[in-house]
Amino acid sequence: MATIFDVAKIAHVSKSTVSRVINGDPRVKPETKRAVEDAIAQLQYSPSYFAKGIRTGQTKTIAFLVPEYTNMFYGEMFNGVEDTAVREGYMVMVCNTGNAISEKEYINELLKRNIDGIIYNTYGVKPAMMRYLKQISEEIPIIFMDEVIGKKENVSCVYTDGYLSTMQGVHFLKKTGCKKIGYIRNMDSIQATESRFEGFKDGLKECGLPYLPQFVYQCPAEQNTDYMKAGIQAGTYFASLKGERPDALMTAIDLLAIGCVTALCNTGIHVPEDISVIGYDNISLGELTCPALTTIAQPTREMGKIAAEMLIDQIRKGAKEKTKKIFEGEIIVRQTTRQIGRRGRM
Amino acid sequence: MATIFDVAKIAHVSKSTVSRVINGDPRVKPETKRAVEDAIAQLQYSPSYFAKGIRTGQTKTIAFLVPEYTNMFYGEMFNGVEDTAVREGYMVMVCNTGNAISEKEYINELLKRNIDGIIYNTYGVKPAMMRYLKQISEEIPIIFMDEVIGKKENVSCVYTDGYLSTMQGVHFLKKTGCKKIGYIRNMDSIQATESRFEGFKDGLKECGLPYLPQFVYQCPAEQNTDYMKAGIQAGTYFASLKGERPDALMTAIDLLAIGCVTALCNTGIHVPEDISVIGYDNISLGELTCPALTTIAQPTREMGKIAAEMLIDQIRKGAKEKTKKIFEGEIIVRQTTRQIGRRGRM
DNA sequence: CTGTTAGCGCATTCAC
DNA sequence: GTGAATGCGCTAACAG
Repeated sequence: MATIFDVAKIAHVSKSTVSRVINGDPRVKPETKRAVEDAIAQLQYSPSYFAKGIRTGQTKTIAFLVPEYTNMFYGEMFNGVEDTAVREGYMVMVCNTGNAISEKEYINELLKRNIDGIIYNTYGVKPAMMRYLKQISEEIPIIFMDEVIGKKENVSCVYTDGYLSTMQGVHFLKKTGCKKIGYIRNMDSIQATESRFEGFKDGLKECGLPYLPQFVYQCPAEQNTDYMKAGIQAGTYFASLKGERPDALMTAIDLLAIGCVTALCNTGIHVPEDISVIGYDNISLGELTCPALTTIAQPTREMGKIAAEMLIDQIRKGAKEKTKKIFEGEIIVRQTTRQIGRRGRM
Repeated sequence: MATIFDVAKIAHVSKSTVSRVINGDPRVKPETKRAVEDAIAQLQYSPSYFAKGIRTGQTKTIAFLVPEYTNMFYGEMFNGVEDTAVREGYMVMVCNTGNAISEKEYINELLKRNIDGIIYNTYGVKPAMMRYLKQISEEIPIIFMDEVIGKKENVSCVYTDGYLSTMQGVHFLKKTGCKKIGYIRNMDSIQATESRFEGFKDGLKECGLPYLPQFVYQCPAEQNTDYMKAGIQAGTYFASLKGERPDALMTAIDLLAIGCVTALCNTGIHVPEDISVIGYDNISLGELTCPALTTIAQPTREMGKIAAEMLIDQIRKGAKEKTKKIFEGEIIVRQTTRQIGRRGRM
């Protein structure tokens, strides 16, 4: 590996001058600049990130933290993050905080490697963790991809308004003629989706529809978060209901909805004729199931893109101001809901 | 940030001694070691990876290269990689080579950051790229997750034997009574799955079954690799066949199979009664489709785990020996194939 | 067993 | 405009 010194030697200048042309210092005579550039090209020289980092404190590397990577949702988001990061000369470390080591240990490892910033996805943070994160965010910028945190705290964040979207979902169901709408809540270990449930309740109010506690199912916490299975359990619960059943169900996330639809169909309940179901997130699986899932979409990739842009901007400016970007969800109508104006089967 | 010097001062020793206890040098008196450790704890000191790296050349960081990240297959593999990497004190950069910059540029960026090793997934490499990769592998270890490369070149690799597995798939189909087996080949831009097709042809020979070229469909290359769509096109092709049709189809990957089944069903052809279909990869979607897909599974997560272990081992030993680990595929029998011993519909 | 010394490759003063 | 000198935080000889 060639060093700055080798370049200097070949170009017949000093190390300082080489350093200057690398860093775009304007006060270098064009011809010496050319000479240096030739030497760099000739040696295929590229500065060591270590030596550079030791002086500047920057690594041109950011971290993308997710609670669970098998969830395709984060895969999509990552694409947005990575695409713009790479374009800006940043590499991204992906950190699955649900794996071998704890979130805090993970962040410490990251800090040791002097990453320049963090894009933080979570299912929920404890107060102690939140304090820790805010402390870190004094050192390096953090973008929170979380509605609950984003609303409550003075932090930079980007998220989709689950409260509003779910509320709109209720309105939509009402238009298709549903009157007894139930909800499948996420496991209570996962706070990030709770504002959706809030939106559900307030949507009911807005529509003048009753809130029926027996039609709200909360998934039990499990060691391995298998949402499909949880959804199936939820569907089994609703199928087992004696007497009245809901005529529609909203869910915290798509997999819950898909699992639920599966269970419902297996017990002879027709979707959407007997019960409409709406998911949340618009994972690609939803368009392949049968019937295809009506859902609320987040602009996942775009969110990743914006988050990366915000982060890199803050890194460059060294700015301490917090910025927020809130997206709106979009209802994707497919086959698990009835069409507006039509009646279900009698 | 505290430095090694601060620790030395507090512990009343020299920097070297601090360095020694950090790096586990055995020849340090237990009590001085304790003193140093106390000082480290007190200052919450942790060594700078820059300064360390500039001397050792190591970053405790590896790269995980994938051609396309939305493919869940890599998500699963990543979990295996990351889990063991983190356990061993390594962080992993995820690089989607299908995105903003070219594979070669990407690798150069990685090299600049002095990563310690690479786990390399590809859809296919050109000879020039291969030369480049082999050159790099003189510097840092690379694990190739690719059967075609692995078989041909003297490199470290881990993969599932697609040749053998597909061959076994043919035997399986024969046992269920299939006699005219066709195949859906991947786009020709994707070389990585080609050995599966070879296994298909040789499996036919072993079974004494005819190779019927008109029953082999090759997906056309597309700009955006949408396998579902390609599968649907394939299915449409087979449905359109006048006269004789295959009584079974094997496919290069699951999504092709799923798309094909969809198209077949839509044209009134029954799966598996009229045509059996077998996928490859066992993506989670396969168990949710209707009928659920019979497929050949790779131990994806385990492969990631082994790859990371091999890589880290090579990094530590600085060994130049290449190691290979080949897994066997496993046929997951679901609903798109007929049961052994039963006849299809008459 | 431990301290001293000398760089690693670079950015950044400070002189000229 | 440019070069020389200094130090970032650490490891690795080399002495004791």
